[in-house]
Amino acid sequence: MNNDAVPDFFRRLWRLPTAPARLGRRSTLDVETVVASAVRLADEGGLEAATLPKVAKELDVTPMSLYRYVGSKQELLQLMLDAASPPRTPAAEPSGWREGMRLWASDLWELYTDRPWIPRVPIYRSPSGPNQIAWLERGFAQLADTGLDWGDKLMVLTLLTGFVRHSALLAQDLEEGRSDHSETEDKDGYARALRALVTPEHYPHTAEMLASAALLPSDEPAGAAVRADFDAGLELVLDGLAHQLPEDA
Amino acid sequence: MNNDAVPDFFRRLWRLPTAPARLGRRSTLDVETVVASAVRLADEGGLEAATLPKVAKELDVTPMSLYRYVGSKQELLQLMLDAASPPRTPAAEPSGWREGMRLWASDLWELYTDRPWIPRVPIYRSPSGPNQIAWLERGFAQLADTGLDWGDKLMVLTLLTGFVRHSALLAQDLEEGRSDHSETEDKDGYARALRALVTPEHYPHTAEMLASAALLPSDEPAGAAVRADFDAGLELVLDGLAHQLPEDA
DNA sequence: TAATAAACTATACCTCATATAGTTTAAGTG
DNA sequence: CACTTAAACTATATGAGGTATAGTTTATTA
Repeated sequence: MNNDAVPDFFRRLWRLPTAPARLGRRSTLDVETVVASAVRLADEGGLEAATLPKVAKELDVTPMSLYRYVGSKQELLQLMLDAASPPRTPAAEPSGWREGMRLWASDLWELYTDRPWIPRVPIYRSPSGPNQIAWLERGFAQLADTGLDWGDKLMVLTLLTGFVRHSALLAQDLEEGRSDHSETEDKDGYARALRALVTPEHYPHTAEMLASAALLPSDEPAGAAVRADFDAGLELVLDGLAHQLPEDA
Repeated sequence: MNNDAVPDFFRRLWRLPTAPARLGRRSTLDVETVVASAVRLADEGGLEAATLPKVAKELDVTPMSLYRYVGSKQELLQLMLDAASPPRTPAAEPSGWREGMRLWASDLWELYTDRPWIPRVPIYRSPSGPNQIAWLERGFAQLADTGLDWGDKLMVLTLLTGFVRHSALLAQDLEEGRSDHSETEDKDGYARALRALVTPEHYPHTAEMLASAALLPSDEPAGAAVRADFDAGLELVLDGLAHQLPEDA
């Protein structure tokens, strides 16, 4: 079953064709279908809605039978992550590395916005699926003319990936006031409580920041503020990158 | 029970003294003890070892009784996160914002190295506990002389936090070959499989990178390589920050 | 037609988080 | 000193989830 020394997980992740069984029943499903169903559930109800029993019910099958197609729940999550991350090709060819990276990161942000559960999938291994590699590839392509060595390119892409992921999670946090919180005054109560607890004696800078209302500007939507922060952070990173390049390109 | 309009969660997070009960049984535990026990379990067995039943057993108590001290499992995780993140005060006062931020990020990295479960705690709200705020405060302090406005300072700290967190997770991934993987040849098999699947036709840049062995340098410990990447990324961000400052400081 | 093995089902186990309904225990009150 | 009251804790149960183990069905090949 472990042909060519390729681990089973990789065979499923890359949808490698399996030698058609010479014997036994024909399968009613395939990895593709199972993963697609799980992704649909996550799209509709978040990560916690993508459980084996629920996928099984959707596919009219017993939960246990899914183990013919995925090795474990964790593996299913990895498969979902890759399957739900199709590469996006920019409409116009970017004019340079800077615009290229900007677009790349911005597309990643959109992916995380469209499927908020993706950044919530716990990271347990380096990107290794076809789609994740495709994102990596696109990033490398944009960095091709920078003269960086592979280690630096990889470092830059890792850095940006983490940044986008983290920003997206933060945006989610701020946007929804946590729907499952009963009290109506929670969102406001939290802000007030924080201001009361963060005293100038113990936290002088933070207290001043809270007083200056840089946080929680209730007049504009929280999402927009986070997006602005995202753009600013991106430019900062790109500035740093520009600074490290052998020469300006 | 919700005195002063401070939500219960905040009262527990900040260990606000509760008015001593005029009536009823005396409590055998307190938030501090419960959280400390959960943290100990996570330190020893990772996040998944910190379950309510296990904490209860450690404290010789029924699982349900823990709900007198924490509102939910999710809340317990937030309490653990804050309790396990004591601020670290640098030995010597840093000489400028750049060294200050470098030390700050580096200390955060060490925290995540000492307690690998911390970056695995799902993020559901902005930092709001005393220790998390203390980290924030220290960051603000280092940025005090930069002339940035609050929004930019916050953005920088958010960016760096995400970067450290992400890097730490990546380091964990690479360091351990996943202990629960049965096959001995897994780590090597994965690398070989990836090289076989990432073909120059579909992924020209990535294939070249894999061929150049920038990834998975088996001669040096993976942890060291990630740490080097972390340091490099940090300098990049600091370069970007320097570039955005009104004038050099 | 029988052997074989793959795909699927049935059942069961264990662990969790948590709701609901008690029960114990202390402090105040008459 | 009973006696109420309410807080802290226990008992029990529910339902969900992941997954091991042991069948059962179904197609292919001999």
